[in-house]
Amino acid sequence: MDEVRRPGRPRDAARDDALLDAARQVLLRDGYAGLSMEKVATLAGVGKPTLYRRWPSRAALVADAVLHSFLASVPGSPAPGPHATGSQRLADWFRAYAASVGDPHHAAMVLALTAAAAESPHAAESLYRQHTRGQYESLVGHLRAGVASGEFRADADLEAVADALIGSVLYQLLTRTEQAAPARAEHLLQLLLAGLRAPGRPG
Amino acid sequence: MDEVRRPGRPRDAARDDALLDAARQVLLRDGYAGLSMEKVATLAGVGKPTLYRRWPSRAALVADAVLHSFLASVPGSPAPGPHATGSQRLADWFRAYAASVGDPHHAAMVLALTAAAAESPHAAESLYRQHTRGQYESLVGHLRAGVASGEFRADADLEAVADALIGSVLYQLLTRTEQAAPARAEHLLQLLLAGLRAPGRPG
DNA sequence: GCGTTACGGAACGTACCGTAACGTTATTGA
DNA sequence: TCAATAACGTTACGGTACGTTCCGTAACGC
Repeated sequence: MDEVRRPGRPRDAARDDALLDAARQVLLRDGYAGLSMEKVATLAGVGKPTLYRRWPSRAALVADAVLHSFLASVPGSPAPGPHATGSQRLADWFRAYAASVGDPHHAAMVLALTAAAAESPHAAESLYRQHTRGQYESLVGHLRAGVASGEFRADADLEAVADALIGSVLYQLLTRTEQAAPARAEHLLQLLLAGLRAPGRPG
Repeated sequence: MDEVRRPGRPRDAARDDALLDAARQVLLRDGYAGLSMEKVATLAGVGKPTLYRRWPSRAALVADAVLHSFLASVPGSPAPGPHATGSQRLADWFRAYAASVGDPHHAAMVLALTAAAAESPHAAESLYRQHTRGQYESLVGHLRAGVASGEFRADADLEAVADALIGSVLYQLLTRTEQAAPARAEHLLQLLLAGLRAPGRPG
């Protein structure tokens, strides 16, 4: 996994950062529709070929910009204690996730990634899924821990739960201008937990 | 509500249909990103000004194209019997919804609408919400019927349930190339029903 | 030095945008 | 019958962004 030393002048990492920052700035202000490659390059003070040398398309650029800002910050956010129960870990994760999307910066990033994935069905798999896999798997991990400890039913479809949690936040983001109400997220959480608990075990 | 007879040559309704059909055709083949106004006009055998006379933007055209094909077909699809319970009505509705999105034609329409809403935050409210309100309200209606009959808890946040059901389908659509597994939809349904039922009432 | 690659800048042809100007056609109303 | 009006198809327009290709220069390894 060593860095392969290529001949010639090495790429300037500062340019990567400048371009990614510019992309995020444009996304926050004008959304995915308002992001053009020229605008990003100009804002970053960088030539167009330099931009295209790094990312072959708008979707690829956006995906990286989102990945390096928002997504990396969520997975283990509240760092649940090692002795936390499955339901506690699940609740901590989901509350942190819902809250982070309440931040307009993060909301803009999620919307941009959604736009990139939705506008071209062929890219959906390679974009959206690949870049949200980290969150998804950490969520499923918390759920699995609950099953392993006997707190959750063994026959539960954990991915269905994960889809519902993440999907509901996404749907609220797409349909509501007001911020997604934390109360609603909490309610959904309790509802799913009630259905998840193993029979004969108290809440 | 009479049709106001304006002077001059009336618009040809056949052109509307041709344009909407062409738009759907392009969306299915190339997605939202591949839809240009020129392509739609050419495919419909219609001049560009004729297209712009009817829809001022790509998003508006797509919204109408989607609305007149897919959305109108869902709301009362299986036509639940008048004596059906809330959970039966809910299950019927959701199964029909999940199945309809399994159809590539419908999936393409939902993705297109999602792309239009996500790419420009300012348009999200007027686009996505307005055009999916019918489905959303009919779903919440089924839930309310369950509450009214005492089958569901009175303190349930029905919109949270609706967001989770619709959102999970949307999220699967965005992340999975394979068709959303009906089994997963069924599992989520049962999970939510378990949490919804009023205490002291058997499933 | 020499080969290779990165960089900013400029220019390229293409595609699509949204609008305007035609002449033609269809409908209303005097 | 005949003007007025508006929807049509066609063509053309200026503008923007696309993605690529050069240029000359800069930074590295050999």
